[in-house]
Amino acid sequence: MHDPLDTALRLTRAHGALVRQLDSVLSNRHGISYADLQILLHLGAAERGRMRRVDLAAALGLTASGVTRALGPLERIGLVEREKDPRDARVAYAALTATGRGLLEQMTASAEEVAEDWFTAGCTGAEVDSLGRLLTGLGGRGRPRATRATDA
Amino acid sequence: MHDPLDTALRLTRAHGALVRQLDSVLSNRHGISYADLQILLHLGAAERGRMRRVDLAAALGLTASGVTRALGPLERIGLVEREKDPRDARVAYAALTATGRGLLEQMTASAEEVAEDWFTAGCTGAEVDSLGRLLTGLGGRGRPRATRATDA
DNA sequence: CATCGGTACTTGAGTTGTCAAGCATCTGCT
DNA sequence: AGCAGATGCTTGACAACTCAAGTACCGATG
Repeated sequence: MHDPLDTALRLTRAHGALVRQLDSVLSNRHGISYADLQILLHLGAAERGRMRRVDLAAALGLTASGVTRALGPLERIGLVEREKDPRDARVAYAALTATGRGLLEQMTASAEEVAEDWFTAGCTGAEVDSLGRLLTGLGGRGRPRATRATDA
Repeated sequence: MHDPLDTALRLTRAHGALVRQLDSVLSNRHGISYADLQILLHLGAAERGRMRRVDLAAALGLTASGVTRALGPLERIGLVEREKDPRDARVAYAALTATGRGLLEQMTASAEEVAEDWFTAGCTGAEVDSLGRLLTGLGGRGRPRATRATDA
């Protein structure tokens, strides 16, 4: 009935709609995109609120290059700051500032709310859970080629 | 257990991985992206292999602008061609050429295969089906703002 | 201790999409 | 007929990301 390509197309369509909804609300309410929120969430969950930029890239499914570019504006507006590693001069951390952590909390609340509304407009709560469960196994492979982190 | 925002993040991650996998195989084998395949699929399914550009935009979840830009290369390499509407001089159709239809068939086979492999690496067949079913209700709302089709 | 390969990051150029504005055309109202 | 507003499409400016190449640094090996 459902062939896999068809499922892939639905996944693309659903994802696009979700991102637009999230972006629109987050931009209006907090001036920041869903992509930015994902960065802040990862940093917020990390030990000491900071990560190496490479690890952040892997966690986000971006290239190192993409992280450099995405972090620029966040540093400029003071949500994230650069930190050096005293042991290894190659690495630069991205660290959440106090301001960043504050905004993160507000944004998380908004985003929870939007996601809740968006999913429950098309699914029951139990269905959202099983969707989450089904998607869990599917994120691992298929990172961008360049500068993959420790996985050889 | 699974809050909706978390499900949203998983959805994003899974989608990103899927698109990269599909893009990589399709580009290597046929020189054409997943985004392009989506266009060809919609045209192939449409009556007479053609659609108004606005309708194509709505079907793809893009803006009219995005469609103009995406169609450019496909016209240049002869997979799609412009057709005028004799009744209404505003509208231009995008129509699949014979070459385009041929390539579409080959690409569909590749894409089916990739999607099959990708999903079944993390799900059973039955789970893929239920994933497809869950996603069905979720694609409707949240189109781009500009030039929405007939929905007022 | 020189150097060679791997790792972390940045930067230039290209791609794909958005939004805002503009043009041509159609439609309904008077 | 004539005009106002909607509709279809394209274009310029910009945003986010990729790849390829470049810089800087680390660590092991001769």
